[in-house]
Amino acid sequence: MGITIYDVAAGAQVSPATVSRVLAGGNSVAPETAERVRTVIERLGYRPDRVAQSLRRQRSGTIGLVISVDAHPASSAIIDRLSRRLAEAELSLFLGTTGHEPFGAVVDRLIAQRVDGLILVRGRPTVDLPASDGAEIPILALDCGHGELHHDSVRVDHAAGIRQAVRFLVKEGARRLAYIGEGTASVIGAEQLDGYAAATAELETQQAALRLGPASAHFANSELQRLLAGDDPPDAYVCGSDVVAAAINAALPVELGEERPLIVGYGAMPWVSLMRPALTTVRLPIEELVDEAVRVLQQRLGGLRSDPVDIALPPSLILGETS
Amino acid sequence: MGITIYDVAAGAQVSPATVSRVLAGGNSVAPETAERVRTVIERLGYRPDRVAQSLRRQRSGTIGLVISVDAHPASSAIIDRLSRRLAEAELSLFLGTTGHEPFGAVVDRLIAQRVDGLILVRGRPTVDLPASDGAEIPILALDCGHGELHHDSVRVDHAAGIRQAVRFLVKEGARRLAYIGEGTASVIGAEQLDGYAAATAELETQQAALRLGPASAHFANSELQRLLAGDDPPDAYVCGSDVVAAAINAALPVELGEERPLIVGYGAMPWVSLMRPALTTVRLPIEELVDEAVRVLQQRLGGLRSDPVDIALPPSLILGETS
DNA sequence: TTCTGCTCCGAAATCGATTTCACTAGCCAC
DNA sequence: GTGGCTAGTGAAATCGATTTCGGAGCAGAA
Repeated sequence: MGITIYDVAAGAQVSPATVSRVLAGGNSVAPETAERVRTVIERLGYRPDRVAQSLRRQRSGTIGLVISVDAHPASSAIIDRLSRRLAEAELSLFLGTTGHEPFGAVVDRLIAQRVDGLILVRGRPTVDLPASDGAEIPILALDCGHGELHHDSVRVDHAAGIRQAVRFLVKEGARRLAYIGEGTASVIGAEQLDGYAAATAELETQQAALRLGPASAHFANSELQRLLAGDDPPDAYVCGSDVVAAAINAALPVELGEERPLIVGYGAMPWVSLMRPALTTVRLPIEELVDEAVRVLQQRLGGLRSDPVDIALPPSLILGETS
Repeated sequence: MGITIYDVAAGAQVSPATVSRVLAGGNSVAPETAERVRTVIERLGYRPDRVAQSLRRQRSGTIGLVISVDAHPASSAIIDRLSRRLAEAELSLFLGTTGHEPFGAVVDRLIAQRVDGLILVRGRPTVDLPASDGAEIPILALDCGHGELHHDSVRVDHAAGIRQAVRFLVKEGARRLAYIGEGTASVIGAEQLDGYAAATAELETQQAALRLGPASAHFANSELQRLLAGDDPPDAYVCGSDVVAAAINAALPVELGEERPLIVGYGAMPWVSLMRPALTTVRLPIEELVDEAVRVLQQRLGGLRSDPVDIALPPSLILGETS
């Protein structure tokens, strides 16, 4: 069935120890012996058992990712990029989705799997990240907001993202801003809200409306209707997500022309370019985010001991055709 | 650092064997001994090492998924659902993304990780699924098309999906159909094309145009321009993806009214409901697909030996507001 | 010649669990 | 009293690799 290192050893007339040394990289093994061993490995199609390896050296070459699809607007992009980057670093990815299990249980499961490191993405401020508990493995909080004192943290500066959106709108002539986002119910929403407050204060812009609720088309539509029914409707919408922005975009009549309020979305989802009129939105640096996370994690795996880092990457504004 | 079964054994004044028996489920252990052991386990916070367990029993409780984000239009939904379902079955998910590595290499990596089973999603017909090679673990092809003779196969009946789209359009009065899809370059595209050919033949509908290319907005737009420039433009568009449908939807002027061609997309991506005018599209039964896959795989893990199954699930039409 | 130092390699311990085998009591039946 | 059975437990082998320790062989120096 399975070909073990003993089979190879027998085939090459050497001891398993020698085979292991060849595998490790011809450290101190006679060139011709090494060659003979390699031939046998090739012939038998031997592949070392990762499980046995993991047990012996106390590393599994495995990273755990705890995320759920709605924990982050770009969760899919995160998983994809991370999986690639880890593969390049010879690491495998264990995926733990927080569906029916509580966050802590998933983390425990992955730790029991002996992952070498953990990357956590939490969407709600209510879920607590483990306080580096139990196993002494590096834990990295990915876009979980600032104030992550216990762990390394790599995140997007969502406050800056919303600030850019507001500055853009004001520069375009907007005077009465409406904000529709998630608010403090989500980690990202809370930061966005901070950014919104800061930007409007800085620019002395009128906050015409602040509507906090789920990032759904339904919520966006109902709030929009109420705002339009008011006697001084906003001339620009700052949205906490592209879904909200797209919903508003679709609900507003196209024919308004110059009268049409400005809209800025958030997230730069792949499909926003398909909307008409095209949306202006804020692009999250997901690739950089993940790359940076992997870089930090690898440093930790390499044994670096230092205070937790906190890296915040700035998003950038993507202009739609409206500008 | 880590607490082992020996620590528990010492704490409870028993042998590791007894602790193991308690863990396995009080098989033949005196109730009071079991209770003592459980107390110690609780007190020390002992969690059995999955790596050591995997080595000893020859199962890891782990399933490998090989997929890349563009291998399937609903890859994100697949990963999410699968992760949940596996967690419910006490299985962990190893994710192998086919980015810079060839498909076979990823499969090998996962097999070396000693996964108990593999689920493969391939997007291109050119990548070959392994012929049950090497390790004797169950392999399941997920939406990899029919004709998967070596492995269990659970898939969506994409031919039926396109057939429904065509029937709908013809029923709505369409006479000159255009098809814009991926063609045989992708597994799904090939089946869709079959379905299109079958449906148009059955309904004796005129195939006004057949444009095969990437599922991108760019390709959709350029083909649309050419079709519109022709002297007898189509009155309905059958699209192989929602992206193509949305691009066409956005590019066609809204004001056409009754003259506006009908459009049907494919995939029912979450964002299609945000398009205006709303898109009619074909919904893929991703949840059922994954659930069925997990069911089949669990049967195999349970030791069921029988010929490979081939399960095809029908998609369903989602009407937009145009109908 | 003997000693030192090197290179190459094998024996055996080890990682942390599971599981077989054997052993001790205790009990019942003959 | 002896044999057989069961229940409860521990010693030790095992899974498949890695790694330490030490031995053999050989070259060069004293």
